[in-house]
Amino acid sequence: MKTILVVDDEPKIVQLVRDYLTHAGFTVATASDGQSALASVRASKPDLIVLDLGLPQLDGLDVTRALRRESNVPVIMLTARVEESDKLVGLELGADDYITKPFSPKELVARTRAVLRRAENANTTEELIRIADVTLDTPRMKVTAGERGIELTPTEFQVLATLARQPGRVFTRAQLLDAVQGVAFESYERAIDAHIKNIRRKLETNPHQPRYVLTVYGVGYKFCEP
Amino acid sequence: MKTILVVDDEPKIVQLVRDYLTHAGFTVATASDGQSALASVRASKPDLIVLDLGLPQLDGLDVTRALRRESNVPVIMLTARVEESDKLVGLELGADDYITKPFSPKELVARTRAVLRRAENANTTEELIRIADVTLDTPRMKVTAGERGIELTPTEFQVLATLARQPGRVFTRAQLLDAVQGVAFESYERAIDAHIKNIRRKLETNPHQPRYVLTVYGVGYKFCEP
DNA sequence: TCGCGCGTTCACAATGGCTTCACAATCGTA
DNA sequence: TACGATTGTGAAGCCATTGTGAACGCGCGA
Repeated sequence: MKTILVVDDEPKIVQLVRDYLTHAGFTVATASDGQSALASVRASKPDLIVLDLGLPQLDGLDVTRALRRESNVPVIMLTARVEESDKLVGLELGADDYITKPFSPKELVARTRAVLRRAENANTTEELIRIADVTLDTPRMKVTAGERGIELTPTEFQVLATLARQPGRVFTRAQLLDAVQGVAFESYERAIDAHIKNIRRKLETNPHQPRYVLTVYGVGYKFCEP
Repeated sequence: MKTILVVDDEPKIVQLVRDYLTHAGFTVATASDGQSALASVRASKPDLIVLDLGLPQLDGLDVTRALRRESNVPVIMLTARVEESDKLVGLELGADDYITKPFSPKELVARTRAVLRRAENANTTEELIRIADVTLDTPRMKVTAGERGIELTPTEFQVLATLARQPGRVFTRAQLLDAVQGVAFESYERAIDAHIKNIRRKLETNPHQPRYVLTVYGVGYKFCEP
């Protein structure tokens, strides 16, 4: 579930925004000033930040500027009604959206979802990956080996895609877990073994002598390239 | 190279938008009122129009209305108003997206690209879509499966049409929502499930073992197999 | 004002994938 | 070769995802 950091110096606003976002199914962290906001970004690694422009001391723009040096987490600016032209320039810094107070809860949630969705889409890389006679079609989530079409589960596809994007590079189980589920929660690294097994069963002609997904003893797995 | 017409009576806004779109690789034409905007549309045949709602004399809605009589060029509405009802009016008139001032340039560029992408797909779209023994008549919004005629609601039709235009491609719920209601609005993604259920009930011989609208676990839905 | 159709939301059941575990097989090294 | 470490594998439980009926809200026309 997505985590959102809400930053505002007015407790009432924080409370309100938190309630609505929580109700919409997000995990919410809060901060009341720029300093603790930056600290919280490092601590809770939010997927999005709702940031009041008019913070005391370090204001919203300062925070955004500092933020951009170390992260590209999406930011939604929150502000009392102000002059347009000034803020237009200020927002060049990379805020992803902009909401003026007073705002409707529906609008806040809607924009939050919209920005998150856009951010996700931006991360998608190549659509077609080809190595040897294996092809991965990302939008279709489809794999073919030679002539055969192959059905993979989402996790299996992600593991294989991660390996295939950099053929020959060895990935540890931890890295593959990261690719699959994000840094968020740790699970048993050997779950990856199970996925590898299933991938091989579907992909390889002879799963006991794999030609595509190879084991690197004591390290992890790689795609081809001995 | 895509050409974009920017229409606003505030020179500062025009300047800003032009800079950003130019920088993003678009060719930009400008106009400062409704009359010259309409003239410019005929002259420069833009691929997209960024249109301020609050123009003097002929306002944005008037321009859109006039425009729609002779062209279906995509329009992004730009406005200071935030009322939701305004959004509805704008979108119903044929605006493709809606941005409230003040906005982030980043967002403007992103939405411009998104609308252009959608418009491209829409243009290559056949009026008649046929896959297997299912036929979609887009202008009439009619569907037939085999001999049976089928009645779908507007939203159901849109969902089905989106899937059927690219058979085999997997669409996430978010993508289907986009196709149905545009980026401007958001709702619970699982609303799509409800539409899928209703489509299946009407379309499939056996809704529990669908042959046309298939589920891709953990991702979304697709139409048939490629 | 009242239904009516449509889209959305909700709660709960059904389904399928992910993880875990135990043990077998294999690898590297002494 | 022998031993411990690492990996392969099948089965089982848990949990996320999906299916589904019902209820709600909203706009529209009677």
